Amino acid sequence: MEDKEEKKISAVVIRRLPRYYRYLGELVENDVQRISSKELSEKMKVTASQIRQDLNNFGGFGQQGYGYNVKYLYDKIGKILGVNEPHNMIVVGAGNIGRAICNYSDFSKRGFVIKGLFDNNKELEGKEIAGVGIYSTDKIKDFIAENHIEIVALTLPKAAAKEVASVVVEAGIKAIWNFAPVDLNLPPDVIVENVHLSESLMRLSYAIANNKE
Amino acid sequence: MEDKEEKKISAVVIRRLPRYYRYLGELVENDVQRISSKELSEKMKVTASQIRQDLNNFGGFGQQGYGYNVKYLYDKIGKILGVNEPHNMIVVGAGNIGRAICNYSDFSKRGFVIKGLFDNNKELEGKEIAGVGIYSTDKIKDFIAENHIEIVALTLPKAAAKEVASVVVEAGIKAIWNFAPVDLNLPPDVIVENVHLSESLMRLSYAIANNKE
DNA sequence: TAGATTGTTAATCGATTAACAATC
DNA sequence: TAGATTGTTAATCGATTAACAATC
Repeated sequence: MEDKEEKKISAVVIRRLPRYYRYLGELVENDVQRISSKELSEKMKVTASQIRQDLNNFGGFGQQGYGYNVKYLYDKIGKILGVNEPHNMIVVGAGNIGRAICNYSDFSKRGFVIKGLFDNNKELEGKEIAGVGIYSTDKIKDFIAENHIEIVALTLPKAAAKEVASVVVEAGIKAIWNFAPVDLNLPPDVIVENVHLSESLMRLSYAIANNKE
Repeated sequence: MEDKEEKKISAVVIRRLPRYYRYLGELVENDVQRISSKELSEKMKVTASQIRQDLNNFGGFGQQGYGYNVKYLYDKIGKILGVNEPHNMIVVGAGNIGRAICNYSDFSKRGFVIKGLFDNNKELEGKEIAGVGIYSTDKIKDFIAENHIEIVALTLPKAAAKEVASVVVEAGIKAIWNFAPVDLNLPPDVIVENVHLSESLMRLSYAIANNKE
């Protein structure tokens, strides 16, 4: 239907978008009306050039001589990020991380609504965590269809994560939030956002080991 | 004492190191003796050139005509990453994520030992989670000194995270694992590894919103 | 030795920064 | 209008890929 987008926006730009959104959100909270790329660049410790280049990937949101209207820009970036409308998600794996995600209320504030938690442990079935019902893993496919699920968080051991990934992709899921320490090799139209905590920790230990200069 | 390192290794290379380590670990488990950059590149879906370039930042680990000895390379990268020796850490903030980290045993397997969990809630003091003792936040400084803590994980709301960050930096901490949705502006010799789950989720919702091609 | 594959230099590609004309 | 700041083009910088001589 739409065909406006011409050139693909690079992944590094997209990675920076949520950070802009966070800073702009704070400015909105503080009732700041306008900001220039220069001011924002100082706050965020990036160059003003980069901010202007990044934003101009999506259109001219500013005004010469004035800068950017904070609320307007905030809403625009929110729309680009898709946080202007709610997204239903499920969590698969009721271990520590899975339960932590269900308990973490900040996501739902941003419109990410957890509709169910799935686990193979039959004992958990029928219970709930932070108001999220727990279901058996074999019900995933139907549940996805019936509840308009868009995002699946995988908080399972790696072998199980791979299996569940292919099941939910068959069910039409295009967005996977993967906490398992494994690369899910899925079709290119399925987007995987990895949260590899062990790798994150290793970068810290690298830094400790090499900070002796 | 040491002065061997000449040119600084770029951050993008370091980000890739834990992933190499993970793949090599799996090869070790499967008793694979040797691997060429070409074979590894096919597994990891990167170019062989990149692998060779990356590794050569740290020295020649391979052998012409043969490739790389898997176990040797695995150990070398482990050493570079600093996972050859244990690192003591504490977690500050006994909320969902803090508790999940304490419960997650994989870290200790890799030598990251959680020595304590800190929280302002006096009710929790003296209790423990997964064998990790809970202490009052005012004891942090002494605890760091007495227990040779190297890494501090911050799993607190953003204002508290900022406060605790400056306290632990005063106590000499050089590595912070930050889960709070805020940029901790700390001296350049302090390394911060951010885990911003909300930003990660927003990249997924971006992908959903822009996957209609 | 011949074949294979590294280590490394050179070429390409993409991302960042600088500069400035357009314009509010 | 004059001053400010964007949007955008051009210059620079760094990262990736290609190519190949060195060598096991």
